[in-house]
Amino acid sequence: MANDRALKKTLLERLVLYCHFLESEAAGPASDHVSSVEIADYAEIDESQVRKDFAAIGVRGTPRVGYEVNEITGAIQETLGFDQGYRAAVVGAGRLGSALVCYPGFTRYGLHVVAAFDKDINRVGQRLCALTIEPIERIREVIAGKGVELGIVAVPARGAQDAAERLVDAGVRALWNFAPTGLTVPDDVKVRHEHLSIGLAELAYHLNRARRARSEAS
Amino acid sequence: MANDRALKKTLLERLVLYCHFLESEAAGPASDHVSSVEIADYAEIDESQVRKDFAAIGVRGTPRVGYEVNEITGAIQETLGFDQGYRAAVVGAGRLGSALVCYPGFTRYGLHVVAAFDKDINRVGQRLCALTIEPIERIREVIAGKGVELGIVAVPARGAQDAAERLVDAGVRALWNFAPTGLTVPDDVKVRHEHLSIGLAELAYHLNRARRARSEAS
DNA sequence: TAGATTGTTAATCGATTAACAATC
DNA sequence: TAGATTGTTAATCGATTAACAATC
Repeated sequence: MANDRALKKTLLERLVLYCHFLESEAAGPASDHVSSVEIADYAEIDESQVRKDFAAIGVRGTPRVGYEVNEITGAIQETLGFDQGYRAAVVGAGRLGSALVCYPGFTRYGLHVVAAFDKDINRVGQRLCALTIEPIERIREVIAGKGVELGIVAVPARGAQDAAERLVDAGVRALWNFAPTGLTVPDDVKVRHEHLSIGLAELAYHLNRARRARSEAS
Repeated sequence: MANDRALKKTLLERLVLYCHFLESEAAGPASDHVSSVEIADYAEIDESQVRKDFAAIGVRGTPRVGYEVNEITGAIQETLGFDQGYRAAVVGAGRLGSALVCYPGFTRYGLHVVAAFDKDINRVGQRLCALTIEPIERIREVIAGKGVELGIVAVPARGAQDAAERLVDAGVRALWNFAPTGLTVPDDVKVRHEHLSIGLAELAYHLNRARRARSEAS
C-alpha cells in the first residue's frame, strides 16, 4: 500500500533528527565537525538532502572538513524558534495536563508553562510542580497578566472546543491540541493537533503486517 | 522558508482527519453519505486527493450521492489496523505513564494497555486505573503471560534505552517512545518516536512569524 | 599536490492538482 | 432528462536524488 509515503520525513522532522544526532555526538568523544554523509546515514536520508537543508537554514560547511556542530545546532534552534522563549498555559489539569505542566524537556526548547487551569473546583488551588492550578474563569486575566502566547488543550474530547474558545477569547493565537478531536477556530489562530492516533496507526500497521507474516509462515 | 512543506499531510494524517470529520458528522443531524468536496473542505486538501485515498483503501462511492459514512470508517479502521486489537504495556508509571495507562481514547483504536511497570519500589503495587503497577523485574514474565505486542516507553530520557532493551528482551517488537531521546534497537524492532519537539517546532515557527510581523508593523 | 567533501545545477521521480468522461 | 459527483487519466508542480565542478 501507499504507507511508504507516510514514512517520509518533513523538514521539521529532519531538523529534529539532526538535533538528536548532534546531541549524541556532542556527548561522545566526537570531533566538532560532521559530514553530510554521517548525518544522512543516521537520519536515513540522502546526503544531498542534508546539504540542501543546511543551505536553507544558512549553515555553510568547508570541503574536506564538514560542518561545525555548534553552528548547525545554533541555526536549527534559531530556525525552529527554540532560542526565543515562549510562555504557555495548560487547560485541564488531569493526568495528561499534569504530565505536560511538569514535563522537564520543554525548557530545552524554549517553552515555559506559566499557568494551568481547571474547571474542577477540587483541583483549583492545588500545587502542580511550580504552579498553582487556577480556576478556568480567571483565564483572561491570567493570560493577559502573564503574557501567554500558546494555549495547550489537555481536556477530554467533549471539553476541548470550549477550552479552545476560552483560550482564543483570552487572546491566544496558537493552540496545541492534545484532545482527540478537531477544533474550530478563527483563521488567524494556528492549531497543532497532537493526535496520538497517527502514531498508533503507524505501529498498528506494522504489527498487522508482522501478524500476517506469521500466519502465512505457519 | 520551506516550512510550508512541513504542513503537508501524510496519508496517515489524512485518514485520521477523515475519521474525525466522519465522527462529528455521525453525531450531527447528518445524512449517511458525504461527498469528497465536503471532506476536502474540512481537511483543507484537494478533493481529488480524497477520492484517490478512498480508491486506495477500497472505498467506492456513487455519483450524485457520495460515499457511505459507515463504509469509509470501516475501511479506514481496517487499513490502520484499529479493528484488530493490540495489547500494550507501559514502562514508567510517572505522570506521563499514568496518563497513557488511563487514557480512555485508546480503546477506540483497538489498543488495550494491559500492564504497567515501574522501577520505583514505592509505586509498585499501587493501583493505576484498572491496573496494578508491576516491578520492572517481572517484565518478561508479565509480557509473555499477557501476550503484550507493543511496548510504550514513558520514562525519563536517561532511562529510555534501558526500558527499550528490557522490552525487546521480553520479546516486544514494536515500541512507542515518549522519551525525548533516540533508541537503539535491533533491525526487526519498529520504533515510533513521539517526540513533542516536532509539534512544538511547528508552533514556535508560527509564533516567531507572528512576532516578527508585529515588530515590523510597529 | 591529491583527494575528500561541499555547494549547486540538472535529471528524475513522485505526488498533487486539474480536467473530464462515465454514471447514477 | 438534467445535473451533480464519482473515478481516472493527463498535466503540473515540487521534492528528491544524482552528478560534478569548485575548493579546502
